Amino acid sequence: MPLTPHRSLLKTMELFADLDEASLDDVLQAGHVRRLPKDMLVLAQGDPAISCHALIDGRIKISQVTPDGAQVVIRYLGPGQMYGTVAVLMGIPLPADAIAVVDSVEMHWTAAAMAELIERHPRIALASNRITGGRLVDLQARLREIATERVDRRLARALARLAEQAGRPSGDGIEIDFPITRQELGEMIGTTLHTVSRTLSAWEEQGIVESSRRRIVVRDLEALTLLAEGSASGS
Amino acid sequence: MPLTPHRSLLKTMELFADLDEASLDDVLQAGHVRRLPKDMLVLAQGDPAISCHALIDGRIKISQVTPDGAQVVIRYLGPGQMYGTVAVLMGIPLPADAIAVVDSVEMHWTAAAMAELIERHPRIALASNRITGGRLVDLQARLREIATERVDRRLARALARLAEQAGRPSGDGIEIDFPITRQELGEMIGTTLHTVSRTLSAWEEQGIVESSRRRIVVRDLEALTLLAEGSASGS
DNA sequence: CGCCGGGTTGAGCTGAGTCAATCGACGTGG
DNA sequence: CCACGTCGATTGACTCAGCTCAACCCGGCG
Repeated sequence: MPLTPHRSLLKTMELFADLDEASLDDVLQAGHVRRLPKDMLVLAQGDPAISCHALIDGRIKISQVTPDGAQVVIRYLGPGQMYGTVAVLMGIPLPADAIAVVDSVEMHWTAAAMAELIERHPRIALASNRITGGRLVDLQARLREIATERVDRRLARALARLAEQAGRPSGDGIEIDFPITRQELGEMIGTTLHTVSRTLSAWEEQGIVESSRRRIVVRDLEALTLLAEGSASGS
Repeated sequence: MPLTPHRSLLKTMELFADLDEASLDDVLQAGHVRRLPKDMLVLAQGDPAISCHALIDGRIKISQVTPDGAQVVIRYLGPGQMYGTVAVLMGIPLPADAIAVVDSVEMHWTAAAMAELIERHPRIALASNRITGGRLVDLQARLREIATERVDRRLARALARLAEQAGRPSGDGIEIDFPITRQELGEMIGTTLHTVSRTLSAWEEQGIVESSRRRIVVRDLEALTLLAEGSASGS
């Protein structure tokens, strides 16, 4: 993780994917690289949105706090994904917290710099549209799931998604490559850590997953997907 | 509702809000006006997205069907709001159905025409970003609500929102200006029509709402808002 | 006049939340 | 290197919000 990244790095980001080399250099010039130590609160819900961020390495958790203190995890993101951008483009306060869950490296731009970049490279605006649209569609799907499906199915789906997005092959399965607690899992799917723990224990007996403190290995992704999609229970 | 609307109409639409007169005429030229009879399925989930739509008059319901047949109402929209746009910009199949819940009038553009308009008037792309971003933020809030709050509170919130967005003053309260069933209310907040019916009955006793077949009048918006925001129950 | 779509209401069940006790693994400081 | 404190996980017992099943009502329309 070099502190002066190459433009090829930006190419992996959807927002800049369709820019030519010169434009990428322009974007690179305008941004700053920074280390984010584990547990750092990178963006705080309610603060004015004054910067756009792109994760280069590591893992960031985006979560909201409800007025009465309950947490909801909106999403986890990995290298190449951007955050804090929507609020900047809209000129509204940040709708959520962003926290580094492992030591990470990011690139960031001031709101003004990003505005200029968009001015100079209008394709960025189109890409932004695509990205936001994609997230909108995802969120609609999640809304549908949480409104209609049982906890165990939602958990299965969440784990399958995590395995796909943040999975590292690990001997006898796919390991989620960052530490995650039962609590956080619960906050992702709208349930309590207790229910998550119970469900996970049951699945562990069936050899579908394996877990320990802050660590989860998916042993049988197929079974998990079946639980997520399958119509009925699965005694 | 004339079939050849004036450009001032477009000005009320966020997507075109910051265009000058000439540009508005250009947009107007490129579009088509159409009547939508009540119950018409305007867009069908899964179909390719080949057009952008703007509602001029009436009311449209956007809803998804889950694989196993359950419905989820994503949102209702009124005059000035656009739909079907995100999928076009992203080149993906339509993620939801759009149904006219009353006789309506819309304007629509082919995907190609819209692409040209954006080319000629780049501000549209920025506005689109803002709109999509706004919806994203809204959806996140809804996700949080549905994941953490009780049914009665969610219902209170949904009704308050409807009263605000689609309320028509009516003698002794605010009437939702389009027909809506208990079933649909349930699909908006992720519950069954039975629970909605019971809750509504209780509120009717307390004089907070008044309802009959497909018709709802909010009599005491303040009490409703209190139920939505207030910390505890409300014996 | 009879049908049908929407609404109401009761009875009972159960998934999942709450409360509570216990355990085990880290990490830290003495 | 060990003892202790803390944070996360597990598990049991109990409770209850809200779902399911079911019967019935009402009003508009053909």
